[in-house]
Amino acid sequence: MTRTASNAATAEPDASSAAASGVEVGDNSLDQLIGYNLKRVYILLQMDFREALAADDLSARVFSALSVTVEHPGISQSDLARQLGIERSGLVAIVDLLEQRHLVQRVAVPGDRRVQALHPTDAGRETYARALATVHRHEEAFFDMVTPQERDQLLAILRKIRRTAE
Amino acid sequence: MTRTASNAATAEPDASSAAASGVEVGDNSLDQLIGYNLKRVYILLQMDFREALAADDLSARVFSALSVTVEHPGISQSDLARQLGIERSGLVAIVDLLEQRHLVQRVAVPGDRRVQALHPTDAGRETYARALATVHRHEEAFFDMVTPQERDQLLAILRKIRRTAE
DNA sequence: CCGGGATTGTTTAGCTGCTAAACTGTTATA
DNA sequence: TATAACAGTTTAGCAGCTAAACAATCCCGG
Repeated sequence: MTRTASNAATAEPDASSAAASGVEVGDNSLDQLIGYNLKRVYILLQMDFREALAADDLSARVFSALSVTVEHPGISQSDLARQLGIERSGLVAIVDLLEQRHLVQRVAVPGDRRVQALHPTDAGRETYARALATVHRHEEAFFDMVTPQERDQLLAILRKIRRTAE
Repeated sequence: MTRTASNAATAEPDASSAAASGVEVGDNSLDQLIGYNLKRVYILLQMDFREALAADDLSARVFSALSVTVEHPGISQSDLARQLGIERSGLVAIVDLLEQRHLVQRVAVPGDRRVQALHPTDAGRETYARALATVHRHEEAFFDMVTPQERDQLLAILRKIRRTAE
């Protein structure tokens, strides 16, 4: 600050170039970038998702951990972390939460005293079933401006990218 | 804790259900969810993006702010925040950074002493041009497993979602 | 012309969701 | 049996946001 603009950087900044009026949205290079649009859509989706799963008091991360645990009972935390693409250290808090809420149990494995196998409880399975239904309804609603074909295309493309880049 | 699993929740957790072996990846309900795949792809993209723009020492957020400023010289911080979909308070640090690096200037506006119009410097325009080229090359490389048609489809779908949901 | 309300930029505190590094206990292997 | 590898955990820290409060300034109705 202090320096109140004059010969500072060439092209005289006269504060009259584009501002003042409305600044219409949607005419940026950003809007031509897949990455930027992906980010914006992801943010929208997360907000919606949070709201949708608020009833079951589940965040996206906790939901995904519960999902894999229910569908792979007995999975180790290391394998779960690998599957979710996060660090083992980051998973601890998530499993702590699931265990506190009696949705998942850490069970000692006879053969190997290092690993804690994760098993869903009945409540865990029920909560998951309910939450999954909610999520499906949520996706239906969120993507309702997109045709079923486009939804299929979107999913297929995203999966293709993951398969290659992951 | 303390309660070491026994009759805790019904179905006896015997730690032999699915673990132990390999736990193949890709057979979860999660992988059928657009939202989850979107998240994973977004994370991959962000990692790649960070690396690509490390040369110019720009994060995604700073790059996007610079982009809009260059393409809308004289824009106010409030309008910029609106355009980027973030809070004004969150933008302050970004603009601070851009100004410290002499890529953007805050310029007092004669008519309204509240607003600080943002103007790119020559260095800002140059850096942006270089970074934008880098980003384009990055997107080419990142999405090279996806056909040009699929890329167009992806972009179109994402933009459609934003147009409606935003 | 003046007083209430809106707006701009800003600071501060706090949240979420991660990682990286270090550590313990345990198992596998050379 | 020493050494490496692995599982889970704790701690510290970062990025990238939001929400709330605030001062300065502008706008507008009466």
